[in-house]
Amino acid sequence: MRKAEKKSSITLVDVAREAGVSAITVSRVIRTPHVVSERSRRKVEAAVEKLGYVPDAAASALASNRTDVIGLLIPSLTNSVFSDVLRGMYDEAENHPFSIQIGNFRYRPLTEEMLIGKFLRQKPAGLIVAGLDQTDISKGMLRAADCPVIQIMDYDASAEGDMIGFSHYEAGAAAARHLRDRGYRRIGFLGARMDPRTQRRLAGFNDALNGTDDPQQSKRVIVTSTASSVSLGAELLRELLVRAPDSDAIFCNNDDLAIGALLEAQRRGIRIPEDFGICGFNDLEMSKQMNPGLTSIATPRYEIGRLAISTIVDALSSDKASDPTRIDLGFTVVMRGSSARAVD
Amino acid sequence: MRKAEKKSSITLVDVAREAGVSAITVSRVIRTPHVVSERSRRKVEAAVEKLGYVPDAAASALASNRTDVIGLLIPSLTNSVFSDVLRGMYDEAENHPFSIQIGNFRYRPLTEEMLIGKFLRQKPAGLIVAGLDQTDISKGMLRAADCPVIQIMDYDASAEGDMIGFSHYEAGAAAARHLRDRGYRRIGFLGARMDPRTQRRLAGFNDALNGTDDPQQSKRVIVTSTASSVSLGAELLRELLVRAPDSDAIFCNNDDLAIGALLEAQRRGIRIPEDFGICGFNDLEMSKQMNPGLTSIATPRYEIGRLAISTIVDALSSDKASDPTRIDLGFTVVMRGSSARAVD
DNA sequence: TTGTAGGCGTTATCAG
DNA sequence: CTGATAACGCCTACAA
Repeated sequence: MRKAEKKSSITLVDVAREAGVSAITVSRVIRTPHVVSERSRRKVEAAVEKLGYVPDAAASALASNRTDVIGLLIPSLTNSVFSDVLRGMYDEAENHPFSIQIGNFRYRPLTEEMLIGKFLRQKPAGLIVAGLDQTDISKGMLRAADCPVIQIMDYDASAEGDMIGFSHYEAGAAAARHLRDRGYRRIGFLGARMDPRTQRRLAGFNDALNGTDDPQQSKRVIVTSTASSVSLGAELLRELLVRAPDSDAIFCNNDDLAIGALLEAQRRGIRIPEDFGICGFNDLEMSKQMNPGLTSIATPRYEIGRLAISTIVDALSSDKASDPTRIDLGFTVVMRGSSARAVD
Repeated sequence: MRKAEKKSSITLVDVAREAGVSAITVSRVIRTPHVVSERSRRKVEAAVEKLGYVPDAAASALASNRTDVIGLLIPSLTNSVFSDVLRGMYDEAENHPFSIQIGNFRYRPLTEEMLIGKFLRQKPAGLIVAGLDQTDISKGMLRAADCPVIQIMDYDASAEGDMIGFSHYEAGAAAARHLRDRGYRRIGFLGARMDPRTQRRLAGFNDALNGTDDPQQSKRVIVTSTASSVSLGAELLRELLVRAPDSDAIFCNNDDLAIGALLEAQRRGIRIPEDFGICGFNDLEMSKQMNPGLTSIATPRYEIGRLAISTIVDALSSDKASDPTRIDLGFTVVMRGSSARAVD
């Protein structure tokens, strides 16, 4: 017989009666206290306290056509990158009355499209999407959405909409230049997953090396669509050393691959950085502990998450259409032992 | 003038009119198709299709006092452990019409208490909480909740409620026995965070070593309340070697610490496994790639996540109170090079 | 600054 | 198996 209890819950009307005002006044005290007189506000607050009133989110959503859910669309939960982004978001969201709901589209544009539709139908307070590479249908939905929409993790001045991220193309180019600056001349690329951001890093990498004196350059690019992992880094290094044995350095898609490659190089007795240089991407916490420390490109993942939430909160609280948010947070090349070869 | 458009959305009533039935019949076709006649169902389905009807979640929640949100309470987003759990949950949830909403209580019991209250007020479809160690108030709320509640990540036959996990006490004991079996006799423990599950692993570890011939045992337990990281593993190993320099093995709280300790041992020229054995916990993907491979205790994280969702789904679909769900998924000691010392 | 009236889209209830 | 009638608790609009 454990059916739902007779709902004896306290409603706005109960509070209003207790406070001697109307229901709408109670509602206003809760949502927009500044438009209510000091006196009413006090009475209402006392009544809320006394009765233990708790607003009903569903009723509010139905009446206002708006929820307090911020939707987040990410391509992967495996990727350690997104755990930092999430951390930033949750840290920031803690100060605000919003809930975060995650949709995982598994690097599949059509799944993303479906999830955008699903989220939008729930009248979210805001939407955060990873990347700038949605399908045209997705882009149309995002453009038409009547809530703030922020794209994160990437930055491209020529793309439309609000965005917080950094340029993956420039990051790839910076990695290539760093390795060249350290004297490496036959530089490879190890890449997994090959999502659009990875591809832009590769493009930047290629362009930066273009016109240098390495005729074998294109043979040194080893990529796969498989998901990234430490083991895969070891595997891709082995493949590189078969296809282009004279390679003297690599830029890896991310630190997982780079760590795998570094450990594999050690097993093969390859001296790092003397004989072979390695640069990773993302700068995970563990990278600096490797022997030698892994050179990597530090990306502002936590900050992106934090800013994404605060931007949405700001957009929601200011009535006027706020300025577009287009923030390039940049990245940093962090040199450590794995590329610290002596240069004359 | 970008106010909300005149809401021209299609409602149940529109569909009902189109199909020539009543609104409630449409509602039933959507929620409980089997109680509607074949004929009505067809007509309704056609109308839904034609009009592009999409149910309104808020209205449904208000009327039924129930949402499709499964709440998840975890102590950390940093911890790589939970990303596997999440992956299992999202993979399983993909087959069902539920959304997952994550609350991060940051290892703070009072934050957890607050979040449980917040979630419960939203009338969730179900609730998943990590661990068995809630405050009394939290436990009371969970007991009184009128939705399925599952505790995950831990298993204790003497605790109440539904749970899916494994015994951390046994895992700690198994690690200690493994190291002794490999001939190590002065075995330390490195621990961070020291949440309740970690403490139970330590208890199991201590009990398993109790009565052995090591008088210094207690000096070899190095713990801190700091969050776990690879760097911290290195640091704790240094501390152990100061406080008990004759130690010949360690069991680490988790693989992050173990990897940090292994890398630090390498820097110090300590031979592993000959002079020093290491056993981690969780068996991360990277652990098998270390040089030497890291012995670890594999835990069924993905499976726990998957089962947690499917258990809730099952409980929701069967009307009758289903049997209690109390599943001990166990763990596995995976021996690799870091403890593979020759034993006579 | 406050209140009145009405409706948001769905589901529970109970009768047919 | 189907339907009429009432909520569900709050918010928008407008008026005072």
